[in-house]
Amino acid sequence: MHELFAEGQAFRANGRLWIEGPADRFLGIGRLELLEQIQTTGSISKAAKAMGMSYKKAWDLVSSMNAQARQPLVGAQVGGAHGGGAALTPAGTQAVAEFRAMQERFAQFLAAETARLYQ
Amino acid sequence: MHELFAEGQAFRANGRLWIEGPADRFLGIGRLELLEQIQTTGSISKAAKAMGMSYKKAWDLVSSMNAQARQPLVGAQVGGAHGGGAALTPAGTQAVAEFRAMQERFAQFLAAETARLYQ
DNA sequence: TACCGTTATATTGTGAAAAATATAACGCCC
DNA sequence: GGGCGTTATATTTTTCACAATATAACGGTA
Repeated sequence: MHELFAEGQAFRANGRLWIEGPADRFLGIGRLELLEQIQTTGSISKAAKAMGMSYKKAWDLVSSMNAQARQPLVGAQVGGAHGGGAALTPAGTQAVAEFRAMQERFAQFLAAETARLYQ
Repeated sequence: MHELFAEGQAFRANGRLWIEGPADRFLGIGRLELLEQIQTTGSISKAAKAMGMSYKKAWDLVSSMNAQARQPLVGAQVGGAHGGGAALTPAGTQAVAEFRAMQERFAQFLAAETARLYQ
């Protein structure tokens, strides 16, 4: 296929991968990174800030994930020591691990397809 | 991972796959379907109508693809018998075949990942 | 020659998604 | 008790991609 490309250009296969339920997206790369930031920072608002995302957007994403999962992925506390906070539940930790692995398999797929472009 | 989902729901892996160059997207599923419609209908405007897309959008996509490829993927004629028309070049036909195959490999990947969700 | 359907291109209108803003409630800590 | 930072939620504003519209040129054909 490389004979189709303009010469000397760096073309590559790229894409997006997600898990969707009957009504809505369940997990994608953005939601995954948000979960990881919540894991790191202990708060939805700090996670949102770290991702350059509005708090409302982050909260809506968390709400969507929690609503679709059998057990919530994120637990939150209002008020208290430093105003409250959020953390991953065991289900959330498991979801992060398994979906991160899925993303890595996808990265392998994309690398193989990119290599095939130049065969 | 299925133990994370709300019971009895139909979750599945889904995604999008494309080929990108240094500046812009080169081929995606929408561009592929547009090329196939041009192949079928012999015109950019008919292809756009068949896809529920504005002519300008379709023309911009064709222009982007032609600009990035070593040889144009679509050839167009202005004026003449029925006002003109468009057709795939040999390079365009090859691009459709190869990228369609790439999409099918991606569909296989998605099916395998969906199956894995319920392992 | 006038007409037609198309390519080619610019400009304007529009609607949906996202950000920004606002407000309330909560519970620890000084 | 008052302040603080957070969650939770609604409303307003902004942005941006896309559609819609407009216009010109082209070259067969009747």
